[in-house]
Amino acid sequence: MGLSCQACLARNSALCSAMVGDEIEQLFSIAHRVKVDEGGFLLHEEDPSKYVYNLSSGVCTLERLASDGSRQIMAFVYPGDFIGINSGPFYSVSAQALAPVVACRWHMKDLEGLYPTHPVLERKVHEIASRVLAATMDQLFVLGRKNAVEKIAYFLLYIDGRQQKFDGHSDSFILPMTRIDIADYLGVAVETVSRAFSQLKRRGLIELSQAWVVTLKDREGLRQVVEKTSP
Amino acid sequence: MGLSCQACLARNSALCSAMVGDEIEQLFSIAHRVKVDEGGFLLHEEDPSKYVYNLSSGVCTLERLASDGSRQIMAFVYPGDFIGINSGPFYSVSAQALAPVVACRWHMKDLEGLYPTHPVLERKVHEIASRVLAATMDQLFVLGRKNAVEKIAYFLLYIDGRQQKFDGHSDSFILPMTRIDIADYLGVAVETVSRAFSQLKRRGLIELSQAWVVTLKDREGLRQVVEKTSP
DNA sequence: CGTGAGCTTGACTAGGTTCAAACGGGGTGG
DNA sequence: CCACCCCGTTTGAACCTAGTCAAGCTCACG
Repeated sequence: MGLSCQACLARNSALCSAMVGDEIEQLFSIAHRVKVDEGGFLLHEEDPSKYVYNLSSGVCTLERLASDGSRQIMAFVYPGDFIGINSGPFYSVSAQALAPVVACRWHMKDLEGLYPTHPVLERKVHEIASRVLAATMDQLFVLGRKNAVEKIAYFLLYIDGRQQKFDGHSDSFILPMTRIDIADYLGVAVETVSRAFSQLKRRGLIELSQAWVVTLKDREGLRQVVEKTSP
Repeated sequence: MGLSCQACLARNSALCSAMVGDEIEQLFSIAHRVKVDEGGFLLHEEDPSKYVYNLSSGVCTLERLASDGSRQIMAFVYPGDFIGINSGPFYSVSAQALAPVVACRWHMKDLEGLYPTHPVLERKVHEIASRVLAATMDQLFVLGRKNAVEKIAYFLLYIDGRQQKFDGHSDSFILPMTRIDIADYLGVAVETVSRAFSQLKRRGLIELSQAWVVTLKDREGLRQVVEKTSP
């Protein structure tokens, strides 16, 4: 609550970057800071979609649960990501924290109240929505047309891209999600995820010092796996 | 070209319905009418995303092609649907006509030029984008978590929903797409599509007077198949 | 140092793909 | 007008990838 926006991890995220200089305080003045423990929900699919959130720290999933218990993860949400934008009266996805989360919450109405004086803001919000759509289509393509190993290779490059924004350009990163989460993201079984990791390790494309610490030994090789252009 | 908006099949589509009375002529004045033959492309994934389109008649696919020739169809586009909205400088999908298509085309810049005087329009455009995202997430869920028969049942209800808007509430409809298109939409093989159709026919849930003429005998049953709640 | 959750590996199975052949309906040319 | 052909669809059979079930492993934590 007391923290200023200047120090926020998400200060340069798509939404907040729309506001320059002192403008940011206007955005801050209508924001609420929320915290969610690991495993908790930032939002629930059947909740009325009144609020939108900008993640400051932590990681969460965007997921949908079916009546039969099966789960599909739509995206992994990192600091700076914006969630909750939605047509229709309800979120149709839940956001569950993989690690303790801090986020800024706005009443959608309040945010819209700033649109007339800050048209950039509206533009930004919808630019974000389009980018989410593009990412979702990428995933759709992968789920529909790639096999297990290709899916995992895609996943690793996807996560690599997400973390770069904050960790610099190291080849190693920590996976904040379990194998089950990865399986539910790619539409495969946990064991399949595990076997695919092992295969990429055997092929020398990655290294796992521990199960959740990944080193990309050969990004180009991974790209070729995804594109099915490897020997 | 000479046709007025009043007679257009898409007159009540999300975008055009934003303009009431004579306003519609303003929208029309900056529109171009384009026609595309069956098999032709309304837009191509590597084209710069300068234009947006509102489909007046015909049907097309929204698809992405991979280097290895595999194809993923992201959506089937019906009259009244709006396509071409995109973050980034290029469309990242192509739109191919399944039947001769007529559409209204706007230069994105021209459309944005109307925003200041018609804020509803901007709101509408982004409402449309959100709905597309929701539909894409539905499909993602289906691709990731459903088996072949469930996918086909979902597909039939999806198409049923699309056509209702224009054909009233009959239980029969004509599929404008081939089995290959359906396969590429659901991420399965053509033969699998065929077998799933046959199974649903055997179970009495649908009827096929010809390969592309479907009658839904039991919508509720189909819904139960999708939800995995059938006996 | 023991325990347990999460991960890996193995053996078997099932669902979907692939390859191949037959079918059917619409359109063309004799 | 009919025969033929072609394309899209259906069906069959063999194969293979990923799922399932089960056991063993690893590592963080108490």
